[in-house]
Amino acid sequence: MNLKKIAEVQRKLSKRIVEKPQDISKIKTIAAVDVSYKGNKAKAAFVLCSFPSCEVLKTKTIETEVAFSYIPTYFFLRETRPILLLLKGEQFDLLIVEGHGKAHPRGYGLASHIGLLIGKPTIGIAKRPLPNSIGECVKIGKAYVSVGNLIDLNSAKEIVRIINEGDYPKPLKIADKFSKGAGDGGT
DNA sequence: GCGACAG
DNA sequence: ATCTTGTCGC
Repeated sequence: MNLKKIAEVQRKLSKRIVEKPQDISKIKTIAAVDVSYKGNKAKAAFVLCSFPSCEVLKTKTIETEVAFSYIPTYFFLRETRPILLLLKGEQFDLLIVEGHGKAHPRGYGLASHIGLLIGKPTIGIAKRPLPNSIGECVKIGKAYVSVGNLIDLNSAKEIVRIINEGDYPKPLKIADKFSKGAGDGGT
């Protein structure tokens, strides 16, 4: 594959991202997704939480074959498929993705891509910033927050502050736990 | 070849 | 992300 071509696709799709304030009072549920790996298998975990109370309403996991290796700034190639399959049929008002959104060298990370595909407000959360990013990124606790789609940075910050548990968003912590061990979800 | 950057 | 001993820090 030609990474140059893919980079161009990212730049082009980034123009379709919509940044706008979100009415926090209308958000009733927030979902989070995270993926772990063992050998050639990817295990994706979905966690649904109430908002702003952040009580766990549902958890679920699926396993898929790994189709792409990890390449910095092309991370979306690796996790888009597992996440889309995982979200199939699920309902939620806003999604949090483990990985950058706009805080990316081409302004289009995994959270941006997922957000564009599902057409729902999406926030990107990462543990470390990416060099040469052209998009804004704000650190809240240990989480680097950026816009995914259909939300602006201020609204994203407001939401993350509410669901933060210690130094990281609670839904993501739980998704991380389930994607690794902790049975197979099914709450 | 060297350096290095989400997960 | 995952593999992995001992070590440092809150």
